[in-house]
Amino acid sequence: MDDEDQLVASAFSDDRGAVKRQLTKWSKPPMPKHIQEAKHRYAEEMTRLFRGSHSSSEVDFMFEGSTGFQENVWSVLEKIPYGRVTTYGLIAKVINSGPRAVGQAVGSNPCPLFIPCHRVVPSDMTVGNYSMMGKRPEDNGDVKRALLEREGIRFQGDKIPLAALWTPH
DNA sequence: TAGCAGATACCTT
DNA sequence: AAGGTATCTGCTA
Repeated sequence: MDDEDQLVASAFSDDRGAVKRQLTKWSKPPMPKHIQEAKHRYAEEMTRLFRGSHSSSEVDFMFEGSTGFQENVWSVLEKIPYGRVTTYGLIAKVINSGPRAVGQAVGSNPCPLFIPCHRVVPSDMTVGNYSMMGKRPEDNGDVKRALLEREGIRFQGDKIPLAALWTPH
């Protein structure tokens, strides 16, 4: 959080180092102070989101040190409806870019959960990858899957039903 | 239907 | 100008 109560970065992980790296990466030094304030409304919101609730309030973001391309991608992520998913390739199509570049930008999301990057999956509708600052993406697939299931998505084997696919516009 | 390459792709520093 | 990539597509069997 910055001094004007705008969200600069968020992180959650069983790896404390990863959390710290994520937060410092997107914060201008000195690091914002409010990180430990668990009672802050954003902290409570984050817990709700992790448990699979709908977002309950609008969030003011403050992006520092990001590129226009990244913010462009993130703005698409914010439009993905609750309980639905889209793919890297479809996002690439609407912004006239390539799927791998989109993957890079999605992976550099400064505010996971608030910006729902867990709702982006590969075109084969498997869960795909998820990571946070150095954790190997493939080690966090179960986290991503759990988040989607809490939003009501029922996997068929390792695949997400096509009905859950949302096409960005 | 599953596994593997190639793409001369696309963004970042 | 080089290096990284949380992908896609088409081909093989």
